[in-house]
Amino acid sequence: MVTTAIENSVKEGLMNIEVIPEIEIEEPKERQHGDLAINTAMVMAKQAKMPPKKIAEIIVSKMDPSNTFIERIEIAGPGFINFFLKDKFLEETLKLVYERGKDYGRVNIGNGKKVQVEFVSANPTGPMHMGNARGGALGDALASVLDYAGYDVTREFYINDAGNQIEKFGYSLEARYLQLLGIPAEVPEGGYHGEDIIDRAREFLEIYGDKYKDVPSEERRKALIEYGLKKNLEKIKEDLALYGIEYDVWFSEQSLYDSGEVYKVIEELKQKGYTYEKDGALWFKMTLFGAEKDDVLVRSNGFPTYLASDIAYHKNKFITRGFDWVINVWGADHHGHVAPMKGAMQALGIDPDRLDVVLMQLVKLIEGGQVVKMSKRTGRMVTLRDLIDEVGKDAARFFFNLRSADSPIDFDLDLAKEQSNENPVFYVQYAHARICSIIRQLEEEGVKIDNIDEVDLSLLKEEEEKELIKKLAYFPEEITIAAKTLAPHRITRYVLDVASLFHSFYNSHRVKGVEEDLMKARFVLILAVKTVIKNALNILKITAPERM
RNA sequence: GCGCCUGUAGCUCAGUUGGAUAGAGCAACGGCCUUCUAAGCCGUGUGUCGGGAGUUCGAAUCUCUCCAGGCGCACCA
Repeated sequence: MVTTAIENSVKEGLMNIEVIPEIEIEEPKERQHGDLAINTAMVMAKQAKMPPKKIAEIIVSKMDPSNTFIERIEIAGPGFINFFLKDKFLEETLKLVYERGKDYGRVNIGNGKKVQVEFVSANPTGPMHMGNARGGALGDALASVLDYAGYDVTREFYINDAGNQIEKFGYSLEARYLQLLGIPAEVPEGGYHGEDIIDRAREFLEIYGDKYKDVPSEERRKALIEYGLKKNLEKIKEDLALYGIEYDVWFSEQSLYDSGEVYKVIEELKQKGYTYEKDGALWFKMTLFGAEKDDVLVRSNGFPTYLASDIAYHKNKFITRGFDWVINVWGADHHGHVAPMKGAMQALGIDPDRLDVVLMQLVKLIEGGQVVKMSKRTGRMVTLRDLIDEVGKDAARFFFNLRSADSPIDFDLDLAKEQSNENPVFYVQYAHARICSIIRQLEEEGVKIDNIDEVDLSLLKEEEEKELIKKLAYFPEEITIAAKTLAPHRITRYVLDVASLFHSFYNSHRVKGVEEDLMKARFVLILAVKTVIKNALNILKITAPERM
């Protein structure tokens, strides 16, 4: 409508504009500034060589809001055009929420595009730590948001079951196994010193006894690795399931070696002339793609590096499996790996913009006021399982998704335990439970909504009611922004706002015990609030309890 | 040294591709339950948006610079 008004103004010679800017609609912070506002007049001021206020006046004079939800239009401040919506808009919002139910909030900016979200991908050499907990909460919520935004989402866990750290894992297990058999052995430098390694070795001993005592080290390690990986993966799957995460695909790095894809992609890069040999190793000319320096693809001992297998992995994602868009959730300590991967995609003829990496800042663990260095190698850590057991899945997921990925987190587990009932997640869940309680009582009294068109929603005139409905109307927009900016924490903030507005409403107005028509209208309102809270919590995989 | 991220109220953090008087939770104080769950609501206030400069109608947001913190810069992943 605005665009048309501008076009007409230009046609009539009232303005001189070459390019009509994109109309950005925003929600003003102050209610006196209307329900929606645009800054188009100010954006165009320079181009039109006219004061923004004048432009705004021309635009407004050319708009006809008679067949819309717009009640009136005002020009304010330096040239904002503010729109005030009719109450009819609020009624339509409630009907829409009522009709769409669990699908309310779904938008289609994704158009069914195939997107893969890879997250956590914890090393299967030990239990998952707090960083994995954060990555899990973030990645899973991001995947849900994209699903709500109309993408065809695949959740994937990449199993690093090949390479150097697996070797170290093998040596570490071997040392513990031999120790248990009374044979002197040491966990090697840079090996894994955690308790879990001893547990695995002991379990192995219980199953196989001293069968692997006198066999060659290589055979012994192979058996230990096979057992250890299998067992660790089982535990990882179990813990993630408790955390509410179900993957579509568990992808093995080793499978890329077994299928020959790693060697094929190295060969491809060689053919394209993007490699050279130096010091007995094969190097990738990353500097051609904007990197600071080149990196090694194949070590002088003949083994490919993780870079090589990762390139093969991403080629598999894009080419073999045909994902349109790939999103990796990585810890900030891997940020140096982003540019090489994008460069490699370019080298393979894949548009690097189809690869996004969400870098999340690290979780620093605090204990007794001191920073605890988390490391699988030193074995000193707090696991995801500890977090779930002591703080709870819902509180943990809400906590992590309250912050943007860019925000570093200091996590004090003792404090988290103490404060877990102050976690805002309960504030939201409480709102949901309160609504469910009212609904139960209304249903017991035989009140029900047969046909929403027979409910007079225009009776919802109180400020608290209008504010609440406007917030509900904003949900699809919130999903859109969260998807576009890859920022699922927006949903957490949003549902907190909804809960807050509901609690305000609850304390100033009653549903039960008012005149019947109004009661029914408010019944529809709280049903809508319940739907939105539930849908939002569902995105975060947080339970929406009916009683608390 | 180079690169990425961060610096916003006493504390923990939001701030939607530059927008109107910078917001919430926690903590502090005062008030609200004979009626739908007080895990709630209402009220009271504090900011050199790390410092400085620039870009423009307009900057917490963009650019430059300096300061502080985190992370990375392997033939580990």
